[in-house]
Amino acid sequence: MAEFQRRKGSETRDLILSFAESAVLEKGFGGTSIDELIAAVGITKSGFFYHFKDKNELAKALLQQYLDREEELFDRLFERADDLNDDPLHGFLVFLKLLAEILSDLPKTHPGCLVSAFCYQDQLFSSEIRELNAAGVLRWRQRFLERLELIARHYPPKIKVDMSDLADMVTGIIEGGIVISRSVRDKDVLPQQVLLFRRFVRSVFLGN
Amino acid sequence: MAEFQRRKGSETRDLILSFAESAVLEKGFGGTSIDELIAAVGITKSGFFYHFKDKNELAKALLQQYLDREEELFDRLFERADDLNDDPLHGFLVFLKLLAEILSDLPKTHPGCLVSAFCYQDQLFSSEIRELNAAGVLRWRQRFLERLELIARHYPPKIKVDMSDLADMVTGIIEGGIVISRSVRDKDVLPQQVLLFRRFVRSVFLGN
DNA sequence: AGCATTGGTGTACCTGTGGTACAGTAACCA
DNA sequence: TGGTTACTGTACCACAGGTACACCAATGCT
Repeated sequence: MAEFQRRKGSETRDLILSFAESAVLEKGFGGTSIDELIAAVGITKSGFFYHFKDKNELAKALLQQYLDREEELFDRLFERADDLNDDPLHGFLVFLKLLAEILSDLPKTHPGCLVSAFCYQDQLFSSEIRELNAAGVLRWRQRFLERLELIARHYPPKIKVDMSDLADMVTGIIEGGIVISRSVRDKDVLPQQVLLFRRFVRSVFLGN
Repeated sequence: MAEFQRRKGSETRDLILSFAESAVLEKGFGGTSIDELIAAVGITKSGFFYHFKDKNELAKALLQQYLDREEELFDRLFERADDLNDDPLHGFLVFLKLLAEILSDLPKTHPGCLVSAFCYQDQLFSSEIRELNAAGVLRWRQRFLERLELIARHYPPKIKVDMSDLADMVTGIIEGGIVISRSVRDKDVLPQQVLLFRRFVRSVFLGN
């Protein structure tokens, strides 16, 4: 007996993470039970605790994976955008357009952002996770700020804005757009917000 | 024995709602236990279920109260703003400034928005609550859209933008700003984002 | 061929949480 | 005096998060 599937281990772990991510984005972390995850993956509770020592470890792995994937996505998009155009401003504008296209091509409304989800349940987690979350947002700020400062050196802003705030606005517009899209169940709001932000960037640096 | 405090009933209910709101914004709905609420309020479990037939009823009351309070706040701010200035554009700009000031004067980072919090745990709730949530966001869209269309009739936009998207951007910038502020523990990000959006509105209608 | 490592299972047990059911009761209001 | 309001108290249930082990089977290394 006991003919359980033998998997590569990391495969099982990834399966848990994958089910957990969508469950957490739909029901919150506190509303997601370990029992439902092991039922979905097809392992026992002991199996779960073999991979994660407790629920907090699951949360950490979830967030870390999410941040890594986002970092990769932004890398890829910036690369593609700058490939098409080596002017920093137009590269950024292409980046925003590519981002809007990807969001628009999604089959359903955006599944949600773990950073937002976690910041609305942060007292459930260890301070380590809260710091990881903050570091993720600061990383985005840094990334966009660097690009904006580069742009500003070539295109003196027509409108006086703080570049740090404008960098945060990229993150904010996405987080806010996701919330609206999810809430009203209209997947197009998010890409529209990105494109509207793009108009703002144009008007800041080009004045139209 | 049994000398329990006799309260007005609605007072106890309000107390539960008040504790519940901050708990839900910190730990999520699924992470907030009825037990901790009754301990904070000083009643028994039976007492809780006297006021709310189940946890879902608590969520509904929480969200309804939140939406009502926000509606009132926006009413008040628009009234104050238009009192100072009866031009629709400048009234709106004053509104945004007043909003930024209020957010800036908050002693700590913004406690969070229940609409955002709920949309990241919406599978925990009945469809009635999800609809209430969507209606809240649509209400904001309508309110800001009406104002923007009024402005557009007096100030032909210098930048071609969809007014409906711009209306959603008010909501989005606030939701996004709250997430960033909470995440990086910097209460100033939110008011800065509101002011940056204000710059955008100016540039749309005044071109500077 | 032997042995450790990896990736689990199974059993038992404990606490806390959401929820149901229902009887009782003290205070207030007409 | 009697009904309504606002609870308390008791008992019970299933599920959730853990903890603590002992056990086992397939894989990989030597």
